[in-house]
Amino acid sequence: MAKAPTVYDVAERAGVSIATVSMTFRRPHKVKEETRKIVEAAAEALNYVPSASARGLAHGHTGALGLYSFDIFLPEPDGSLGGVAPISTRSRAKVPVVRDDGDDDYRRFPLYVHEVQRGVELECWQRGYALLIGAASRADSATRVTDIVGRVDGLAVFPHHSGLGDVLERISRRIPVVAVSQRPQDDGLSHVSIDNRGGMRAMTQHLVADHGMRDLLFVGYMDTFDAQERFAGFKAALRAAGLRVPAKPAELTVGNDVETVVADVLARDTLPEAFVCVSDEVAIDLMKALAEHQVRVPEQVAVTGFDGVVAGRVVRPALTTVRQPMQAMGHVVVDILVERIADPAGSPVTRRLPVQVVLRESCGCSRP
Amino acid sequence: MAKAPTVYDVAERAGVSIATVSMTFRRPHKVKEETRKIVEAAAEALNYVPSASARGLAHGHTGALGLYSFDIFLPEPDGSLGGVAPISTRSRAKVPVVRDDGDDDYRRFPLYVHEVQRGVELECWQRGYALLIGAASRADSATRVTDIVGRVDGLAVFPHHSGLGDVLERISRRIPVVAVSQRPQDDGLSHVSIDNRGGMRAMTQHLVADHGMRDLLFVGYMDTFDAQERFAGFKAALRAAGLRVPAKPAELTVGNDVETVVADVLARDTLPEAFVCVSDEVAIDLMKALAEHQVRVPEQVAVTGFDGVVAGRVVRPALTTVRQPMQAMGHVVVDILVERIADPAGSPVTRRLPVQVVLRESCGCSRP
DNA sequence: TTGAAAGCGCTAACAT
DNA sequence: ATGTTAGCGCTTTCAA
Repeated sequence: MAKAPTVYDVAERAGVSIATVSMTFRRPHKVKEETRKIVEAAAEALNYVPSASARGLAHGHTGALGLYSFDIFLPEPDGSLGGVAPISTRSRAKVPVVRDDGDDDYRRFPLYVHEVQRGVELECWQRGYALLIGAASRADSATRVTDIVGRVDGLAVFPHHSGLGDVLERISRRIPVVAVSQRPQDDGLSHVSIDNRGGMRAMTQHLVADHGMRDLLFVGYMDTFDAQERFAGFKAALRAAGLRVPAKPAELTVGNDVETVVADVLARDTLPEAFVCVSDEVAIDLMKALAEHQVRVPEQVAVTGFDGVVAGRVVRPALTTVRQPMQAMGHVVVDILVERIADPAGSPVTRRLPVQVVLRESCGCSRP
Repeated sequence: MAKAPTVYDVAERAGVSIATVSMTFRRPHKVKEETRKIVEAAAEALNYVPSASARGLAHGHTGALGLYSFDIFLPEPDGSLGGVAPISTRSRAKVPVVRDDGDDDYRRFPLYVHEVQRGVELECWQRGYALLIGAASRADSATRVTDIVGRVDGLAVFPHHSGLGDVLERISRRIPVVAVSQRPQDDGLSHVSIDNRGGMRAMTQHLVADHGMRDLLFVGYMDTFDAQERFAGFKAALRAAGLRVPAKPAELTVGNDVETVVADVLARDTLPEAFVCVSDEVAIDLMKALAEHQVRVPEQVAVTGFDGVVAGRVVRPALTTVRQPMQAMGHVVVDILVERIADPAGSPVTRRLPVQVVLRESCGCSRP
């Protein structure tokens, strides 16, 4: 790991100036064939790799896009993830045999943000951008996001807790920023969101119209824009069907988890006909809690989710849900960024993508 | 999007020198409280964000790690992914309702590389590194990987086709490089791999000892280190059991896909007792082909995979497989990189991680 | 076609 | 505690 060779080293070895070396890499055809060969040989011999930092500095932009996630999507730092000890390189280690793996990994990954990220990655690569991804816990997010900003030409951010709004607005005065799944507003950011309201309305309508249900309970954390819109869609559907419209959902909070909600409901003499959950994650947790209380889904009560994560296809019964076009969202995010980078004077754009109700088993629709 | 403010602008506005501004951000406690306040206010007013390029250049390192994937894990660029048209921001769009989604997305994502990547991401964030991820098709991979190298302090690479070996060796002379799932060899790179041989041996042994099978067919693409080791483990188990050891697997190639293998096998008068597949992906494809020919798994023939991807839990019957500790691999990759960055003089390390046989339904073990 | 030279924005001695 | 100054490696006019 010798000191990194620079243009100077290459120039010296090739017997040319640094400008020629630079030119050889940037605009090869502007350099005489012969010279180019010599420079390339020197570069190769020296293991020369241009420094992106220097280039970015001189050039004014970095050629990279950034994607930032906040603590809400990070697992607790319990360190358990790295807890696999390496084995000897040559030994014939005993290989454990287990009956199915009871692990729940599929419930934590991939979440919908990860599928959106996948879309971002694919689009970046196709366009030749490098992608810098970062994340941090709430405490240091302002610092860390700033750290990312310094090295990218555009930034995408996933939902975050309040308090970062100002930081993002400031950032958006420097580089384009697009916020995913946040309330589109006039904050200088571009926005990509989905049809939460319509999706939840259609889902609810399915339960009411196709399954003849009348007693539905909306369950979920209500601290995001998506959640509020979904609840609004739920209410709209009930209203349209002439059913009683609840003022509040069964709101989950740190002190009131799914387990508690289930216990509460079971304490009443009748079960609702369906739990309409704000997300697949909640729905899956709920089904688990229900199973522990010997309540059968969908026979005794239906359960629906929202998002369309893979986990919903793993669980039994398979989860009926509203599917977000996650990868497409990622593509759109990059589209916007690239567009805004090309035209920094333009104004922020907001785009909404369509969703789809996906009927599986948990609502009572039979297995296809 | 005005021109980005710099230390000079902040310094001028705060009435201090640029060194003080820099100091305020790098070592706040070395600056008088009062001065710090002034500088911070000026920075805030100006929307100042330090340039990572400049910092990296001055400082000598970037604070970022890189992760590179090659074309084998990229989907065909058919552009179909972005094909979701935005809908009007205010309209009440019609929401389609479909019975289950026939889409196969879960088979393409997350693959095992994505779960390893997830581990890398988590570990990077915990350690305060930014993560730059890149990918490219075979044609331009040498260029693109070099582009990444210029902006990171350490690089991890997923399996690649030959031809990149030289490039990587050269790179490893500049920054630490760790190769995932490649043959550990004395090429200057660090290596992280798994117990392919032991895992496949144990899997095969389960089939032979617990299910009493004697006629097993190994199926898979054989163009990777992992694949070769797995086949070796398969043979070792047969040999140990006193069964006939095939010289060659049913090798898949571009011209000989799973469909063909199934057709070939069906043309014989007897089916093997089990298809032992080199990966979950092959196993899932195979089960699909089998289903199309009305062959029932596991009743008529068992199928096993290798990797432990989520898709194996989605398919019916659930796939019996050998599970790699994917996230842990990612953590180990970062561990190594960080270690090697701290001690550039040290030598490359190679680490092997243990696997686990996971019994589900496709081998004939009943549902738990 | 190639070279000389002036930055790009920041850090870290060193000086004050 | 703060200011001066010399780079860090590269790109890009402008000259030759």
